[in-house]
Amino acid sequence: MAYRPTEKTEAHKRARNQSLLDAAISVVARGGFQALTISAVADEANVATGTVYKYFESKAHLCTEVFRAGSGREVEQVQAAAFPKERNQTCLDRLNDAITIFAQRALAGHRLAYALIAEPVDPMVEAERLKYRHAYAGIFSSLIEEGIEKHEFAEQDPVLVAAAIVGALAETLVGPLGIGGPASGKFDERALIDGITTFCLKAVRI
Amino acid sequence: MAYRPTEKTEAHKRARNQSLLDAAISVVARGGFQALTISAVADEANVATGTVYKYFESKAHLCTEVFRAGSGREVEQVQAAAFPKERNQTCLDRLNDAITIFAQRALAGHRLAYALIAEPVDPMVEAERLKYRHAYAGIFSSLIEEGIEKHEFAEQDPVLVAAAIVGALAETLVGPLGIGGPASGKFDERALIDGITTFCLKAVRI
DNA sequence: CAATAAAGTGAATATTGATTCATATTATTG
DNA sequence: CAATAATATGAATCAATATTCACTTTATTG
Repeated sequence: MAYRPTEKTEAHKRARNQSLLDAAISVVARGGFQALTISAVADEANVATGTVYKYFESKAHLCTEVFRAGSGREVEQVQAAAFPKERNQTCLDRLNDAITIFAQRALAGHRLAYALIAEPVDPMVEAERLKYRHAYAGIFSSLIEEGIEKHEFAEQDPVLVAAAIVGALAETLVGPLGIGGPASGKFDERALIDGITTFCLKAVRI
Repeated sequence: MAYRPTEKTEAHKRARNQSLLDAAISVVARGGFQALTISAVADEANVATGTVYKYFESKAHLCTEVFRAGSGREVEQVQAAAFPKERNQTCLDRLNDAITIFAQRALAGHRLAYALIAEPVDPMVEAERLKYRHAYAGIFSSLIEEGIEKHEFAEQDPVLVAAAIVGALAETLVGPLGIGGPASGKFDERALIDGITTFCLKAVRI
């Protein structure tokens, strides 16, 4: 007999898988999902197009992975801000922090944030985006629920209000006002974030 | 000499142009922009594909027209609610009315509203959607400005807040909660609209 | 009717990008 | 090295639509 995968080849495989994912994220960060073609990814990673298919079953699967990898960490950060280890802050403060973190990271991520939050993509990828937005809405929803129980927030439907907050954030950050939009530059980052948090906090408060 | 276009042929041309546009809107209303192909439009209007090109330079141009025709009336209605003939209502009431109209029409329009407000489309069409959202934001912005002057609303940036309202509306109406989303059915129309208006009005009030 | 111009047709072509697959290369082991 | 299996290649193929164009039909006028 003659061949068996070793730790070395497995490591190489993992490395290549990661390098393809990195390449794909780079492509999206540079040109959005519009630019995410198999051959662009292959070029970026210096492999042949066929190789991409050894690691990802189809373009759809690749897109899904890009979304997960790109957004996973984002969601984590917001979660951490909304539900910190020490619970000595009010829900209002925590909501403020969570929104601020979301906004700061979105503004810093530029093209990638736009691609993840708002860029038009085909329906296959859009399903993934909905999950992403839903993850955010879930965080806000839990926090609002807690705030209502503690009588910090007005009686209201947490799910609905959480969705409204995500929408307000997405539109102000990546729409006409935010990244690359026609009215971009009207606000500096600080003013933009202040405006958004004020808007959302007023809406949930008693 | 022998041929010259007459009023009759001109009328026919206008009629066919309209019928193609209607056909295109029907296609979008039924299956979204995803379904908007030249041959689908041709079939719907009972003409050959080539004919479509006698009336619309390219698919991009057709999409643009569909957007304009589909959304023009919508924007008008919201404008009318925000700035009614008689000015005996408060700005708060008018904002309430404008948001309600927006929401009611979006919920009634189902697939078409989703297509216009949120469905992923290619970037060429997306530019048109931004104009559409921008038109709404403009209406809200003017109204908020007036409300601030009259000391009905808190001091705030009308442009930013208007964008936030459009985002909150879009997300709650066509996102997970609204038309076709995973949590759709959780709210009845009345509760959904009440929730959204409450959210937005609280956010702008003093 | 004959001449002319516009409108309509739809099969053929072009384009774009995903996907496949026969072949070549590389790694592993005895 | 020889045998074997995994991995990589990239040109060829496929698929889905947009777009073109040579030809047909219809309308108008003298």
